[in-house]
Amino acid sequence: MVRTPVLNVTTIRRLKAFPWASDQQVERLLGQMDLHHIEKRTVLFNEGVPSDSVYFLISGVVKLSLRSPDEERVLVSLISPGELFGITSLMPGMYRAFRSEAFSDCWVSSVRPDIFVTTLLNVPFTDFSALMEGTVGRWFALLYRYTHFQGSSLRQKLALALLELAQKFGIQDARGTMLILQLTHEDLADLVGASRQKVTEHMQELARQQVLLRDGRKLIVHPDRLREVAGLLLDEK
Amino acid sequence: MVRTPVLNVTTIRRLKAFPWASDQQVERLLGQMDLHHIEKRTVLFNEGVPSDSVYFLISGVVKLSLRSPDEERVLVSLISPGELFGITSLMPGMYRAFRSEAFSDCWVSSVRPDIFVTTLLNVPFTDFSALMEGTVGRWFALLYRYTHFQGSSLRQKLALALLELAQKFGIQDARGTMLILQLTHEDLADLVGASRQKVTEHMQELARQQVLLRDGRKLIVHPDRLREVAGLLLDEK
DNA sequence: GCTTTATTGTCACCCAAGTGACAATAAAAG
DNA sequence: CTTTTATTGTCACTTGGGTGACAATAAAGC
Repeated sequence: MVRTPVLNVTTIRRLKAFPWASDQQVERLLGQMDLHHIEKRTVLFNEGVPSDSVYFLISGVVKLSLRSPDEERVLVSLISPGELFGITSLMPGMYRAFRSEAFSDCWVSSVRPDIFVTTLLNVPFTDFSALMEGTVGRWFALLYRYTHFQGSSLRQKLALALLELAQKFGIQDARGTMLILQLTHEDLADLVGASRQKVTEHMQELARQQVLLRDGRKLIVHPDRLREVAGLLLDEK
Repeated sequence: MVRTPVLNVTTIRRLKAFPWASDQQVERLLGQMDLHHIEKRTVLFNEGVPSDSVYFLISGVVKLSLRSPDEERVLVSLISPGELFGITSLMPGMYRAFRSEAFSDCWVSSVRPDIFVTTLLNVPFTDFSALMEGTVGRWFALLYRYTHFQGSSLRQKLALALLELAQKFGIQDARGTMLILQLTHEDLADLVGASRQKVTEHMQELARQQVLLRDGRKLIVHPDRLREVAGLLLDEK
């Protein structure tokens, strides 16, 4: 038998959530949130699906994870009571980056992101959302790369790093995507956390396999093949 | 001789920055931004200093980095023209997490975060800032851990992961900070991206060195010693 | 052009961590 | 209390990537 917890302003305050919000705002928010009990190992959402709600953990522990190239699971984070999660939904058109599942039996509450934002901040959701994307979106891309580094070989890390660079600094070229950047192997090594020598070796290997080529000191990469090397075949992004 | 670039609405639009903002808002923002030319290798800000402005990159490339336990530099990210950076300043009382320096000669513009927010979003900065902290703050903690994993040994990664867990799930105990969580070595291994066996070995080593101890299946850690093991001696957080 | 300095290429050697295999415990289930 | 299952402990063996050392190029400075 599970006893449904009370979800009122006192609970929120005890969990030290939204400390800045007024009682009134919290009250209003609570009126829009619903409550779910989820049993250990239940998946709340999977990576790749559209982000359409923000979650608030009341009790228990939620696990965020990711599958690595070799089908292993990377444990990204454990969420504690009082935390919000699933906040990709605060940015426009984003998909879930991680799978979330109950690490223990949990009580979870969810809201639509627009209601969440407009209740706590008196501003249109689209404006807020756009600003979030323009500011924190970059952090998110970083987090994406770093979490994917976990359990990847140097070759895969290089591919991931080059993909990110191609998105930021790439211009289309007859032979592929040219990076308008003067990058040394040492820079790449610092970026992926490897030694300069091994980066040299792997870059040559990648060039030999037509994944990229060098034009003087400029790199021309082939994003599709990089994605393949990075093990992201069916992933978005 | 460097020619000062024009910084007007057209420039902003060309750089595809703030696409959601109206011409009027952009105009108003530009009036509050100042322009700096910074030469290659100049440090804009260092990690650990208070965050008091948001930066906008007009031309050139900016590098974000971090020093790893062994005094090496981790290259966290390269910023391209049109990007905002230094956005820790959008959250209350935060310090810079990374050093930013010019990777090539750059033109950079900066604003006070409150002006930035109130101009683009008609909302008090403190409200916005608090909401940011409550939502994206967690991502930031994650990014912090992952960037610090770079160039760390398994021992150091374990220490970092346990520190984060202690902050989230720790309660004070006569013998240290007890984690109210049933964590197996396998979970820890998934968290730091290592094999279960090596985690077992290192956990025993850490227990032998009094950095932590086990009470049944609950862990009691010593955050100060963990910080030391992680190589964060003088860092905040 | 030549000289100096930075970058890339190559190799032999070493080590931290991965892997498989299995024993020793400790929890759960009955 | 006994059996089953999960977790921890230990070890030999392999391997990916770090390290140092130096040659070969390529840029940059003069």
